[in-house]
Amino acid sequence: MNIGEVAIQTGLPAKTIRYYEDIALITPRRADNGYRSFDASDLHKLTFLARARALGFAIEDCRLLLELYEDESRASADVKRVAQDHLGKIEAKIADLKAMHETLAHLVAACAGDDRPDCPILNGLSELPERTANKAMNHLPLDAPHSNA
Amino acid sequence: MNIGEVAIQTGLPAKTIRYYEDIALITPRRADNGYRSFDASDLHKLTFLARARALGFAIEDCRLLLELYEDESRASADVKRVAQDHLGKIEAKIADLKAMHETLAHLVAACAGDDRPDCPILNGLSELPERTANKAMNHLPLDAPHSNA
DNA sequence: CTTGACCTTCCCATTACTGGAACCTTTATG
DNA sequence: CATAAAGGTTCCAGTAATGGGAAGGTCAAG
Repeated sequence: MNIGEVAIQTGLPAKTIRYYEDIALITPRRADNGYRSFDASDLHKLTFLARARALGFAIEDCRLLLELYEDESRASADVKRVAQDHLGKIEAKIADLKAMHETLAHLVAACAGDDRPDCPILNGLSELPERTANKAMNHLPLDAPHSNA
Repeated sequence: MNIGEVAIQTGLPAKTIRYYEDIALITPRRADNGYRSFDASDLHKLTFLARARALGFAIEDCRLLLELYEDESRASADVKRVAQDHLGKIEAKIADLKAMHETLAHLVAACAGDDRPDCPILNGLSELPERTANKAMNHLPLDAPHSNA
């Protein structure tokens, strides 16, 4: 099976599939013409990866999950721990986003949105906040870049 | 005022402040020794930027907001539109994350998490989902990279 | 034979920084 | 006064996970 067909089957862009081979998540064999030739196992792995990515797992988590998936003697506890960790991160992000949303929604609601320059949003961004929730005002820029290592 | 003190005042890392100068968000003057010398206006702008970033605005949105902030003849409608756009993106991300969370939480709950290999999480990632919510299973990898352009 | 649809590799761009090297300036101390 | 520590400077590279596009090989059809 060529990469185009695999892309269709898995929903992953061909570019992404090549990248996954690059970082050794999959190792499809090569046909004589140099084309990648994907078998059922490759397809399963890619499907697995696509699902794990869709659930927001980082690539390295996916790698780990894939290893566990292939390891018949795994302990489900290991899988569960990875998943629970990730669940925790998702919850943290949701909390951050909700805090941002609340603060911003207040500002937006207070803004007339007309042709006059007076703007509570800009005021809120320049003045020190008064009664708006801003626990998320520490810099956690939407996706907590390196804070979780 | 030197960069270190500004870093303390604004809560922004010195590296970030230099970066903001690099991309022309601020243009502090230079002292004779080559050090950046920040005045009150620079400090205000950086504080503004820090707050806008904390609310999740992208750098280019921050640039725009900063321009509006400095423009005495702005229309608050312009500001409001930017903020509302962003609010929409935040809502979309929250929705994605919630969908992920729901799916993953179900799987985690079903996993024994012991030393046996049997694992509903891995099963859920490999088999085609049955009754789990997966509207977010299209690939929106947590932060919707290029989908909003 | 050529067109077009595939496939290949390779390199650059993205976002918003962070880390580190190599080097200069200022300040504090023995 | 010498020196070391604590600041500052620039520049280069790396991050996560792709996406875009160039330059070129391969294959099936007309």
